[in-house]
Amino acid sequence: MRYSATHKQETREKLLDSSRAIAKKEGFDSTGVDTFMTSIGLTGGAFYSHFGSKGELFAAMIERELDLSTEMLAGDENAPQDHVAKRLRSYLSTYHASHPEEGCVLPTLGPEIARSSPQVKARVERSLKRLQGAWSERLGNDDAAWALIAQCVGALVVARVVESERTRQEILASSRRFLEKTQQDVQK
Amino acid sequence: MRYSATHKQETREKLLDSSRAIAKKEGFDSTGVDTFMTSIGLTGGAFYSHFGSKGELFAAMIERELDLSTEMLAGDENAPQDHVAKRLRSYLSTYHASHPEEGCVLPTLGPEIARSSPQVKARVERSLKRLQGAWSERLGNDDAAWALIAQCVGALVVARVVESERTRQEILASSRRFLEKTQQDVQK
DNA sequence: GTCTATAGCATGATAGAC
DNA sequence: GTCTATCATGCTATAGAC
Repeated sequence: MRYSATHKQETREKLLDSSRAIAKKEGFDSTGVDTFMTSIGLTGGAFYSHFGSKGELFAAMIERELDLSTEMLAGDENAPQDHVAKRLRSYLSTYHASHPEEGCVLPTLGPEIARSSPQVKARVERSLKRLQGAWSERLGNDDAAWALIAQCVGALVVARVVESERTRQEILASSRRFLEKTQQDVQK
Repeated sequence: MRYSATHKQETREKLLDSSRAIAKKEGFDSTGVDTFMTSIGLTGGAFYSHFGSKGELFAAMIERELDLSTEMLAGDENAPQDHVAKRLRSYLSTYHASHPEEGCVLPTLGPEIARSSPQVKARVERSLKRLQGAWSERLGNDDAAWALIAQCVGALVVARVVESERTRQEILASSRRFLEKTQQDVQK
């Protein structure tokens, strides 16, 4: 063959990484296959050597997304000194709100996931339950774990729909302070 | 003219109402103008007698949405016995999660609003600040008001991305219990 | 105001050359 | 594996008949 043995896999990796970023910034449905391919220096026709359809890319993209971001939020179980609070602060940062392409999938593609296939949603559910389980253990409170996840996702959605940078920061700061305060009651 | 004096206004109203519901369920960008028009029994060409562009419909749709849902959440100031808690419970209901077309715009169109024009986002910000102000007064806590809004929006986004009905209800119930518990500390 | 017809462009996906 | 060319369809928006 005219290409190295690992070439296809490398292209697929690049495509996945680039597509994730673009979709989180511009939306997945509203972005054409050609845009995804052009972003890694290829033309649209080559897409179908890697995925059978645009929908397959979405599924693979979400899977990669969950592997990276949800596992990151769950925390390393071998690092007990690692606190949920620290992760919350970085999630609720101005940087995260201003850079959707690098951030969590849920505040950007949540509604598109909600409209997607049962398989994709089941995969998302599995990751969310693992995260909830990890936080629940650390917090000693099942409800709080789900509530913190919701709080994080919601704060980013709300922060991004407002126009002024000032209000955006106010929303994030309020959410951070609220969680710090309530966590003292909830956390052991 | 061949149509009654109020005909155009009535058609515009129907178009707005139908479009709001469809967009919240299927997404706005991914829905064609023709679909919006067909839903009220007209053809696509007639759309431009009512709006100059698809973007104008989006702006008008969001405005209507805010007038209805955000003002509803803010509560009637002449009804002091009306508690924030009651509104939270109905927002965090299974019914709301299962019927995006009738529910709040933010969990469904939040990301699309985030990508829209500064004018639209400024309009959304104005309504959110009014809601935050109203809840803040009742709760006697500025941070809690923003946090509750985020909690509500996030809980719906998260509830809708999971596949099983059971997990969906667990998320909503956790969020409701968490808020009930923390509200006792926050509310006077 | 609404219709049909159409321009003009973008899309998802396929076929065949290299 | 990637390219160009293309099909078939979808889209936003406009033009002109009624």
